[in-house]
Amino acid sequence: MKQIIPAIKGTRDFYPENMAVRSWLYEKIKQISQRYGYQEYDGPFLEPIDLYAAKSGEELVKEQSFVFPDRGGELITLRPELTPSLARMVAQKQKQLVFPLRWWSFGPFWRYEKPQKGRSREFFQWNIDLIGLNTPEADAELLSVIVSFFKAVGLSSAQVKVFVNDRKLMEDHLNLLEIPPERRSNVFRLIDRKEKMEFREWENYAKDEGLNSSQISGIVNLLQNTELWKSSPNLLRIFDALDTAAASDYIEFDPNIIRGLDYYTSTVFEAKDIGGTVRRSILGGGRYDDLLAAVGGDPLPAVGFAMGDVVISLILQEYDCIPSDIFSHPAQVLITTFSAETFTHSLRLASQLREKGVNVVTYPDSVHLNKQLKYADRMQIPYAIILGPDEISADMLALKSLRTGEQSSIRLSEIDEKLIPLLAHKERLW
RNA sequence: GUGCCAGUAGCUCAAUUGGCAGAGCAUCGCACUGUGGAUGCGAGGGUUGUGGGUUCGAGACCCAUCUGGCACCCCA
Repeated sequence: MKQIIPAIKGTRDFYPENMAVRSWLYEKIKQISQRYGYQEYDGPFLEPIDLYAAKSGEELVKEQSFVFPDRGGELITLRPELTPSLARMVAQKQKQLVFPLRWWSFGPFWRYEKPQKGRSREFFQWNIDLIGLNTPEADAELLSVIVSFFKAVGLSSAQVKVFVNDRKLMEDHLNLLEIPPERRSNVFRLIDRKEKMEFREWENYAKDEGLNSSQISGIVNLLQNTELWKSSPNLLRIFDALDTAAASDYIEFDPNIIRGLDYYTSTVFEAKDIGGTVRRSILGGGRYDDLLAAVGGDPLPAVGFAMGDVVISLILQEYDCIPSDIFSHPAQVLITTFSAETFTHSLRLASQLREKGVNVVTYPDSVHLNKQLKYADRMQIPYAIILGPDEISADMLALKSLRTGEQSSIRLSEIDEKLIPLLAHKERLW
């Protein structure tokens, strides 16, 4: 224990119990993505830095990416996001692909950020995108995917909600307040930060941005108007589709949702933990109709979102949504070793059972039975087989259930009928 | 990248103004060498994150550094 070389800051070691959670999350994501007919894909983990220069924010590339020169001197980036790779993959085969395209992915990403709760430097992210449609119903499909996912992992609409807005709607109203288009980007940032600041502080910030007091009170009214969506044909159709899909419990209009990224063109949304203590947003996304053209492809409308594994895992833990049986040991049975002389019998039985598809672990050392049973117990292996001289001379084996403590004798000739059925179904110890 | 808080046994934590580094759980051993969880008894386990400084004396105070957490920034 003296000199352990520490893990890289902001990375996580996935011990079996952590890996079980990650795999479980992946299975849920896969199940829901496929239920809506999305196909799995992935891009390279290493990309040239130029790929991100085209569209990602300055900060993301310059401050938050892991960049290093390769042996030839070219700057390589550990991918900080997937969308540029997706855009390239689509642009490269644009003529061959069949649209609308429904693709999903779950893989690792890296961002050089200051690690804290809910934020690490190496994380996994679910990306899911619908490319080639620009209808409100397409947006509603992605929102519906989110709701299905929340339901699948056991999160209720009292625990998490998806807040939806439309940037075009906001732009229209900012125009009515006579805020010129070139100010919009800054005003969006202003809106994005309103909830985080004291009102007076925010008001001063707004004045610094050059807004007059009637414009400021106009924005405040705008952000309090929960009926605003009724004047947006886009949002009306989205909410209508969500009603039909029985997903609207989880969805709420919120004029404060604007999203930091510049490339969103219309619908934007963000899911949050509303009942608990995790303040960070669970996922974010929206419509980005101009992005694919900006990366060099032909213009294609698109909508999608990304969800990181760190925040959702915290929330699932907080609401006790992670089933305890995902931690179970892969083996159904431990075949004990009585002595060095009998080990061949144990080993022979083990291979025999493995041939028949049973997950078996042996104890290749003749320590006290005591210790071997304790091992099975600690490892949560539900059964132990005892093969001592008595059993061997009688052509029997003793099967002990670690869960009930019951023990029974089974003839070696009756393994198929009596033993295999017992071990076939995955029984949990706890 | 900025500010603040914390770090003591495998885990959770204690140690009065600076004065002998401790407890519970866990581990290991024994009671119990062909039967796990329970009980009892016993044992091992530490350069107090790391490096320096102040002091007769530092877990505690000072400086640096690493790691984690909180608030910014940004975002999954």
